[in-house]
Amino acid sequence: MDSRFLSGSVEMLILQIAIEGDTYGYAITQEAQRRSGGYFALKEGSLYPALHRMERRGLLESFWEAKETGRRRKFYRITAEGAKSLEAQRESWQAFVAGVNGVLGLESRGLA
Amino acid sequence: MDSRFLSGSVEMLILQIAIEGDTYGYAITQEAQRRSGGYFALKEGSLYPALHRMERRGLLESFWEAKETGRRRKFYRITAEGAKSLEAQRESWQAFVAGVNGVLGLESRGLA
DNA sequence: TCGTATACCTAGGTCTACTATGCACATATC
DNA sequence: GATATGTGCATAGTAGACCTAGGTATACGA
Repeated sequence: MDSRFLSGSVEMLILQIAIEGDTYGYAITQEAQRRSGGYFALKEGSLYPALHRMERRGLLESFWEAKETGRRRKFYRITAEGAKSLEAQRESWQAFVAGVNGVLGLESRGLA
Repeated sequence: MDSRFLSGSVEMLILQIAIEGDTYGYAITQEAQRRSGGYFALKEGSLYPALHRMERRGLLESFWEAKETGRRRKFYRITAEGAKSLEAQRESWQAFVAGVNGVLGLESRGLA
């Protein structure tokens, strides 16, 4: 993975995964990796701070899995505000890609 | 412009513009803006430090325009190493876009 | 027992983009 | 002549976001 470009995308990726159903930290890293064809290797030192600040900002809410025994998992659920933010970020992302591709002389067909 | 996504792209954009001919700071901001359809508004506080560190790393070399009168301009010329870096960054960029789009469920057709 | 996978967390360092500001010349307008 | 706008380079200080590195703990197979 090229972390040079990553900055600013992490939260969008987390929101996207969260909007498809409640999830937790470790699962997010696995899912991001799987769906990007192995490209994203989200580090814990990036992931957990991101989750915490997103919760502080009201984009996510969390709850501990109610389990008597074994491994504990902290689940995250996207809020209405989080969903709104995701929609805005998706649009912003596509504008950004179009902008960069414009400078690079690449076409952005198919990116709607 | 959404500067959230910008991180790491600035140098690639500068290299791309520089590889098409010697250029200078102010011209780079104008050209980036023009070619991105007005999207990129590169700030001086980002641009000049970027140019300086790229020169330190050997991606660019600079020379002052030899002019008796008037405005002075510091021109930048891409080096062989800079060209190599640009090629690598272009490939990396396209892999990154494909990765993000994969997570977002967007297609990347036409991005070759 | 030991290694690996799962699962959470934080401290500290580094990098990079921004705002704000300063300096300086050119040109158009009033 | 004065003023505003555009061109042109530069840095100091601030804030944000990703990383490395380390810590804690459970589950399970060899």
